[in-house]
Amino acid sequence: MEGNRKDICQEQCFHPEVVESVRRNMLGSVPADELAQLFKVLGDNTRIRILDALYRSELCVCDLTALLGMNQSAVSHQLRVLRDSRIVKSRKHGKNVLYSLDDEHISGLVRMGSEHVHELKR
Amino acid sequence: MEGNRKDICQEQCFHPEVVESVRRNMLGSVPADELAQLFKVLGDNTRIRILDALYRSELCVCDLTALLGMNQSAVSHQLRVLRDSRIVKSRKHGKNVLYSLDDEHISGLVRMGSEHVHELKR
DNA sequence: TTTATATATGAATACTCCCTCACATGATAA
DNA sequence: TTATCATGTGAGGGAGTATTCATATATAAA
Repeated sequence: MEGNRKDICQEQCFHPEVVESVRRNMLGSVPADELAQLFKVLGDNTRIRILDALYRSELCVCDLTALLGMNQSAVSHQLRVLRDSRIVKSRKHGKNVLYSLDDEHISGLVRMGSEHVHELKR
Repeated sequence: MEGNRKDICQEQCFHPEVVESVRRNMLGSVPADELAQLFKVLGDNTRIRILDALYRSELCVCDLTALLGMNQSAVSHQLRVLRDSRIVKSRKHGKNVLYSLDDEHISGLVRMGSEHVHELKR
């Protein structure tokens, strides 16, 4: 039924030849998943604020908790998500754990995203 | 109780003076929300594949449905999300509706995100 | 050792959201 | 008009996830 529908589409759609051309070049399922996963991690208010803060300075969990004005446990949970995605890295310093951005692409993404958001305001 | 905790943090944390400096410069709550919202929209496998396809060519819903191999309704729902975020735009052409990317920042974001994902593979 | 501080984590709850189904809308053709 | 095709959309199920609470771990100080 669905295959049928696709066949119908390929015969009657507006750009059947373009569809084939795009199909040959588009992202595979795995790269698309990885990319979506990256953006999904960036797509949370708490994590964006963490990254914005870390963009300005290396900080410990306690600093971040104070800056965000939220539960320390919540901050730790989100730091774990960011660590697992290799977006931030950490190092121990006495009782503290200091976090920082792990990759220059991330600040680039945040910067470009900000430009886009700003653009929409015009 | 929470305010108490914050006060403790600001007195005993590793970098209390840095915290104040970061606090003065970090993103406000509203810009952080807008930025997170943008990344949230990009953080979905279906929407990423739609954007990747549209990056290569303007396409109608039927084309996208065939390319993604999924329900037309699902594609329309995601196109609505992308339209509402002004990431794609549409124009009617007879019975078809043709979609395309609305902003050059988006392809930049996808490109930079891909670089990051690729980097992690090394 | 005991105590206090900093961080991490498992469980539970509440919330969000993607997909499917069914149907509505809009446009073309007969 | 009626029939058909392309697209849009509301409702509902099910999966995923952000936060809170309670607690565990680890380090340092007493």
